[in-house]
Amino acid sequence: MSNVTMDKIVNLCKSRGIIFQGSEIYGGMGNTWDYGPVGVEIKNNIKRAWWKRFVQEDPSTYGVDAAILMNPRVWDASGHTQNFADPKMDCKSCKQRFRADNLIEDHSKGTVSAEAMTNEEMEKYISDNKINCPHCGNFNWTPIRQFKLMFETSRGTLDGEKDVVYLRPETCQGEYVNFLNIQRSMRAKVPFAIAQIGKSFRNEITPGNFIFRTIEFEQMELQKFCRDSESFSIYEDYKAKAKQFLVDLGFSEDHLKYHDHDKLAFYAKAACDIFYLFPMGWSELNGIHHRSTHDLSRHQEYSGKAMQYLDPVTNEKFIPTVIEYSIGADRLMLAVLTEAYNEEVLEGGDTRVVLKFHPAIAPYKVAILPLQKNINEKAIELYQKLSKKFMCIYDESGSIGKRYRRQDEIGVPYSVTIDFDTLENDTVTIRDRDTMEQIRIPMSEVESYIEQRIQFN
RNA sequence: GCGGGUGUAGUUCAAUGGUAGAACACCAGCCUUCCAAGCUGGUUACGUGGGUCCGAUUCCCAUCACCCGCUCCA
Repeated sequence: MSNVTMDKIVNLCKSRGIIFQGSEIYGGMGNTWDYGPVGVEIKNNIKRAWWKRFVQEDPSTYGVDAAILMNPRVWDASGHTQNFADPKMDCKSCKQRFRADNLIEDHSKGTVSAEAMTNEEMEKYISDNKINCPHCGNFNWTPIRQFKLMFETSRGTLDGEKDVVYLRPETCQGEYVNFLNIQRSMRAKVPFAIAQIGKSFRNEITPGNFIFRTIEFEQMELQKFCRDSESFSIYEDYKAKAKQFLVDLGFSEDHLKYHDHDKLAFYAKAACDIFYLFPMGWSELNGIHHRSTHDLSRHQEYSGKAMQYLDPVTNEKFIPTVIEYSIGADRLMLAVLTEAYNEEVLEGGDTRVVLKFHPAIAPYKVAILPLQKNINEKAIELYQKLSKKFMCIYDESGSIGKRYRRQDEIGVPYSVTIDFDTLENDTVTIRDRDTMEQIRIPMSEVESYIEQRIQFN
């Protein structure tokens, strides 16, 4: 991550087909981004690596892909319908905006919880206690206004008929509502996890920081259902696994740190984030949360279905405790780009920009470059063969040095050059992106050479 | 959403109340036996919408987007 800034990453993404601004020809749409041909490969590889590690290699984890639109009662049970809106008050003197619950909790130094208060109660408390604006010191508040954080749409097909449905603000409810289905159909034994990768939507007023925080985003997460007695060791286990996953992707441990929450939701027993040193500073990359039996209990209450597990040994029925591990796919994409970004000054004084991805993450695994256009026949042949196995790129325009640099900028780990010797003896040069070293091997061995080196384990 | 700032080719910068230039990048051709060479030619921009004006990229207003704070979270 040498000399990396957010501007450099945004510009590289734009110029190299990784990520574009959403709806750009219409002047854009705030906090939406489109992944381009190179970016979608990187992101898919990130998701594939995560899925391999946490689903494919773990026999007790089951994958799902739940619907984005859910029965609105789900959001009653989760508390989003009621609570997923910020109570905002503006100071009419200095125009600053605050959350009413934060004002109360800060003023009382944490001795009063505003969580259970209605808006009227919060307004009364603020008025009774004469809580002044922390910014300008005046007492000149607007009434509380709710800022809705869930996107609403309607299901009705007839004019005037309107059933409100929501775009899910989190993916985990898709796992909770399928707890019984998975347990039964997969004969799952506690402890087991349900994992999902999918989009969520939050109607937030946000600063951008590129793809760090967007109104539409993708989460990769799993919910582990377990006995309360084993819940804390499982919690610690996922803290370790979550970090190890990042280290195995190539992250420096110096750029990662644990961050325990000091303020927990009322139902939570523990919560920890992993922070990454993004270009804008340390920020949350993923979270591990001990959610007690809260989620399944609420669904049991609202659905009337017993969200219980029958222990086959003790014959006891209980509502499992949930440990949640969640990581934002887009955030991880930004972290991966940041971590991979390198500028290197070469002997002649030139700089090359190189993305040093783990080869499993690289958008293309190999570039096939005929030294000159007029000897491209075997290069095209090789491209056709290798592209059946993995993403390849073919480039014959410009000098060979220029083409190497193009591959460096999008993190292609290997470049194969077809030259005049290839015509004689079917050997090619393979050039390594990270070391810039070149070796000569038979053309027939290229496929296995690459395949051995692009695995994520 | 609030406060502050910024909007001219893909990028970095010019000029101008009379209709936009450069460098690099990109594309094509020539040349080229391994790290951004060279030659020739070429494509591409005043964020959007109003207003003032004979005429607006330039002045004014609105809007959109981006950046820095506030705020919030994955």
